[in-house]
Amino acid sequence: MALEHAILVSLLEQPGSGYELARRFERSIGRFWTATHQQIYRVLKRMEADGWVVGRDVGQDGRPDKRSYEVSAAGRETLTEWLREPVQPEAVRHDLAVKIRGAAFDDAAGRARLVDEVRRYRAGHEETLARYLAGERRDFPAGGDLDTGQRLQHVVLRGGIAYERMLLDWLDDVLETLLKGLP
Amino acid sequence: MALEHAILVSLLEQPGSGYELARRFERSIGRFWTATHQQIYRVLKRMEADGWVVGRDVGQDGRPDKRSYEVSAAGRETLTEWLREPVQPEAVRHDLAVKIRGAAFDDAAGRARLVDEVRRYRAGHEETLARYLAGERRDFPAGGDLDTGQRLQHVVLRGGIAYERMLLDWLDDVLETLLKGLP
DNA sequence: CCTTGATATGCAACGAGTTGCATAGCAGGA
DNA sequence: TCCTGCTATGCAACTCGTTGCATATCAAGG
Repeated sequence: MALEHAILVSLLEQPGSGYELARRFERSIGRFWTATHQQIYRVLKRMEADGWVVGRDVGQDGRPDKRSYEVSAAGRETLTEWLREPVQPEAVRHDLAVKIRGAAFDDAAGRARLVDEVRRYRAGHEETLARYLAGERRDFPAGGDLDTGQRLQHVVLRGGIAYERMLLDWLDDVLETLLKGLP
Repeated sequence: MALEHAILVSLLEQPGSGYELARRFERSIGRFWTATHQQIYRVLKRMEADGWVVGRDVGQDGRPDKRSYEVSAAGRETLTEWLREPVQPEAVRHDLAVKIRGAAFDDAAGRARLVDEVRRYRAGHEETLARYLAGERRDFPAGGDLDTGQRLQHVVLRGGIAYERMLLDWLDDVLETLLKGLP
């Protein structure tokens, strides 16, 4: 639905090619909007056909050519229209929560396996939090002067940090609860 | 991907019809796995064909007949196999975060509109939190005796509560940040 | 009596998203 | 020299998910 809009925002922040967008989605934007490179290439084509973005081929030395895109006036208008629409409730798909409730119907060995999985999962999110915090120190040093765009990027990053902290606390709670069932 | 598994868990907790499942997905399970009734009916058919669930028609007085399902031994086995697989990283799609970063490319009037939207959105999540807390008081009173299944349901609910609280705090941060840009 | 609304199920069409594969240039190391 | 890996783009096939619509029963209210 709104992959187009996520791409528009990303290209307004910084023009780039499909490949570069895919990289950004893996890193920054992917915090709140995931997409694979195939999806991005396909949508970029459609967006170019609709006149939302303008692409041009850029030759590079030592690398294959790339096609770099920037947002057109029409694309910008499309974005601001979308910004004024109501926020859609997000579609939640949380694998782990289903598994935790499902663990009630598995045996002790199965729950022990799940404990290991939760620990692995927790370690991954600890890394994510560390990465966010490092990014925050790098891009938003205390006392630095920020423009509107940077302040907005920062508040979104703070959201990611708050989410990860909340998640880590909850995972501790989950581990404790699971372990109570395995004396 | 795992709608099947979410349905299996829900049916193990309590057998029921497609309609009832859709209701539960709106309420309880929908906290971490959304699905529409069409999807549920379609998947239930496939699951019955695969022998994961057994359906039987139940006549009701004063209401149309329904087809009630319960999980078969094969379905239970399928679920425990899935429980032992690694947890997939969840696909995040967070509309609002895209809009917040997009607000940098809108004018003051547009950002003012977004502030209203964020307030509306925040009010919705305040209601959600209140509903979770009421559910917690109802289903998990302090000092009550809980079996494994109930303890697991409770820890998942606590996750929902923690998420909503984190979100409300973050939305306050967002509002403050947006308002700084509108003197 | 007629409308509205809840229960209960479903089809058809479309759009979104994933998976697997293919291509091609060039860098760097074994 | 060959293999691996990164940059860079893309097709084809498939599954998943959403939207709009349709149907039928019955209760309650005006």
